[in-house]
Amino acid sequence: MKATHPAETTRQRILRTAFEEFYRYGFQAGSLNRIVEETGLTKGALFHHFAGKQELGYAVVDEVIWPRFQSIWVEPLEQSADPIKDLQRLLRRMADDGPGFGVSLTHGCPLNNLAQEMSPLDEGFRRRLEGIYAAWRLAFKNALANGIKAGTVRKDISPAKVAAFLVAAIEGIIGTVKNAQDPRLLREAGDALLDYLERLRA
Amino acid sequence: MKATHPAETTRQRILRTAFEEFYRYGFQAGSLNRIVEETGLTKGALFHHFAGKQELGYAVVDEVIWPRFQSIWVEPLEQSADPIKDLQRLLRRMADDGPGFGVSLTHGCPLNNLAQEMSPLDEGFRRRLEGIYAAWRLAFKNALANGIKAGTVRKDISPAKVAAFLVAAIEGIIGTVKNAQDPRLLREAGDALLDYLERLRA
DNA sequence: GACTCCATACCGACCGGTCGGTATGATACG
DNA sequence: CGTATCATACCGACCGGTCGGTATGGAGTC
Repeated sequence: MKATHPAETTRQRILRTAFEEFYRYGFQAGSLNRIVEETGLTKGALFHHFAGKQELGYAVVDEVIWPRFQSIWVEPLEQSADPIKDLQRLLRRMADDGPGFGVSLTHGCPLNNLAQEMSPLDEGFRRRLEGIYAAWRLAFKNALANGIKAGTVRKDISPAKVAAFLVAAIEGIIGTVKNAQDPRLLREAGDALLDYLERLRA
Repeated sequence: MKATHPAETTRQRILRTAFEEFYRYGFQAGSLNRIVEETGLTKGALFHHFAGKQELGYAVVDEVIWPRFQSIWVEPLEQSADPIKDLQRLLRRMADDGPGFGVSLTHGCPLNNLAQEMSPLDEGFRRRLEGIYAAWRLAFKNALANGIKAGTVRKDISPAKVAAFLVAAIEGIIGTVKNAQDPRLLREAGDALLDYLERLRA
C-alpha cells in the first residue's frame, strides 16, 4: 500500500479509493461503508473531508478523473501537425495498454460510466462530465484544424463534426467491448475506426 | 392508464413499469417498492410473478427490450439491397423521433444503459445483453454483405468490422448526446456518421 | 519555557429510513 | 376442494448521514 502510494494524504487516499469503488459498482451502488473499510479509516474521517456522498463524487470527477484524462487525451494532441498519426498512435496504445490508460476491458471508461449513470439524475455531475467531454472534443477539433492547416488532413471535412463523431465512436467502442468482453471485437471495431481516420488524410 | 394500455395483464404491467423504472434510475438504484407503488399492486403480486429483482431484470431484457429492439433494428434491414440508404433512413428517423425509437435524448438507449451498468457485475445480464448486441451486429453485417452483392456497397470493406464500428458509433453518439443534452451535438456527430456511411457506397 | 486557546484530524456508536425478500391469509375461479 | 392470484404485515440488512468525544499540534501570552 504505502509502497505504491507513498506519502499519500488521508484525503487523497479517500479520493483514490472512492474512485475505484465508483468505477466498479457505479456511483449510486457504490458504498461509503466499503470505502471507509477499504481505506482503513472511519466514517468520521470521511465526513470530515467531504460534506457527503455527492460532494465526494464531484471531487472524484474534479480531482481524479479530470487530471488523468487531460494528461492522456488533451496534452499529447496539443501542437500536433499530423493529428491522424497521433490519434492512431493514441488509439493503438489504448488498445494495447488499456489499464495504463485508465480504461479496463471489463469495466470500461470511468468518464463514460459515470456520465451514463448520473447525467440524467444529477445536474452537478452532468455539468462536470460535460466539461470534460467538451474539452475532449475541443482537443480533437483543434488538432484536426491544425492538420488541415499543415496539409495532413483533408480540407473538406468539418473539424467540429469529426471531433464529435470520434469522441462518440471511441466511447462507443469501449462500451460495446466492455459488454462483449472479447478482445476480437475491440480489434474489429478498432480497425474500422483506424480506417476511418486513414480516409481523413489529405 | 387503461386507455393507453388496454387489457394488460398484471405481469405485463409489472414488466412495463419495471422497464421504465430501470430505464430512469438504472437497475441497482431502481426500486421494487416504487414499481409496486407505480403499478398500484403490492409486493405479493410482484413476487408471485417474479422470483426476485434479478429475475425481473432478466425478464425486462428478454420480454421488453429484446422484442422492441428487434422490430426496430433487425427486421427493417432484412433483405435490404441498399443498406446504406436504409441505414441512413433509420438513423434520420431515430434522430427525428427518438422516443418512438425507444431512445430518449436525456435518458439514452435502454440497452446500452443496462449494459454499461450491469455487464461487469452480473453475468446473466451480460450474456443476455450481448445476445442483443450480437444480433444487432449480425443484422448490419448481413445487410452490408447484401449491399456488396447487390453492388451498392464498396467491395473492399469488411462487413463484420464496419458492422461492429457502426453499432459502437451509434451507441456512442446516443451516449454523448445524452450527457450533453444538446441536439446540436446530435446533429454534428450524426452528420459525420451519415458522411461515413456515404463513403461506403460502391 | 510553560501554559492557554483553539482549529484540525479523526474515531466509532448511533440514527431514521429504505432496501429486497418472506410468511401468511383472503379471494376468486376451475 | 384445489389452485392461481393477489394483499397485508413484517423481517433483517444495509444505506447515507450525524454526533459527542479525543488526540495532536501550532500560535499567542506571560
